Amino acid sequence: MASRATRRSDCAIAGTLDLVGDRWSLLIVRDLLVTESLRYGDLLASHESIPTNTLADRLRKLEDAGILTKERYQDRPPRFAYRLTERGYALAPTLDALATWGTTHLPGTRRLIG
Amino acid sequence: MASRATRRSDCAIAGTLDLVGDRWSLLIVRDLLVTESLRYGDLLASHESIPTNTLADRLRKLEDAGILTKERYQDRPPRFAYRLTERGYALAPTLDALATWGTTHLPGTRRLIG
DNA sequence: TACCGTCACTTGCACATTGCAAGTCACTGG
DNA sequence: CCAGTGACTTGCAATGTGCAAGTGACGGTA
Repeated sequence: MASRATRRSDCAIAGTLDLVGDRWSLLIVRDLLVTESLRYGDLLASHESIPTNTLADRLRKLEDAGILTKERYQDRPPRFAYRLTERGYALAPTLDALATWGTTHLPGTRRLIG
Repeated sequence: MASRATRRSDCAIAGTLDLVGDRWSLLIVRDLLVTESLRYGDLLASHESIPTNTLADRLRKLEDAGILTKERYQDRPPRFAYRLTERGYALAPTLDALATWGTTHLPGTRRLIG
């Protein structure tokens, strides 16, 4: 699981943001809340179009953080699916709060989860 | 207020993350939830030690986004205080959810708000 | 057997952002 | 006149991001 080596402070919010506080991580979590199990290509095709190297990097970090798991669901040819762990599902209230703020304060946005 | 020029998608979560989805913005909001009105130096002194140029940049962007306001509370010498707008206070549930996740899943972290 | 396509990434490289340190400028109090 | 405080700005090296192209395992078709 995560090396929690470099935490900025003992604040729970800061600690959480160290793991998911960037433009992409929570969108990956969002996609996996909507669709339980997704492959690399599915996540790439999500409509915000994350760069492929950034996606690979975020998946590694989220896996390290114990937020999602990568499972080989087929051997020949090797195929993988990503899904949230319990820790990952526990981020749902955060995503929900972000979605509520967005739909309330950003005209033209829609709630895709919940 | 904000130029909402470059939004990645119509997803409310993505839109919100475009405004506050980085390592520092929500910590500034956190500090202003805890202490209603803060000056530049107070925010700099917060224990995660944000770099001064990054702080200045984030304050500008959060002000542009209508999340906080800068008020000159004294003229000679000029002194400024930052405080959340209604939009800013509306982020409280998000911060609360992040704090809950952190205290639950990151040993050694504490809830500083709520 | 040769070739094409798919999946799941990796690599290269230009450009943008971050973090640290130092500098600036208005003003005040001694 | 001069040190000190508040609120930033500037310079610059290091790190991170985004786009495009490449790679390697495999399977399907001819």
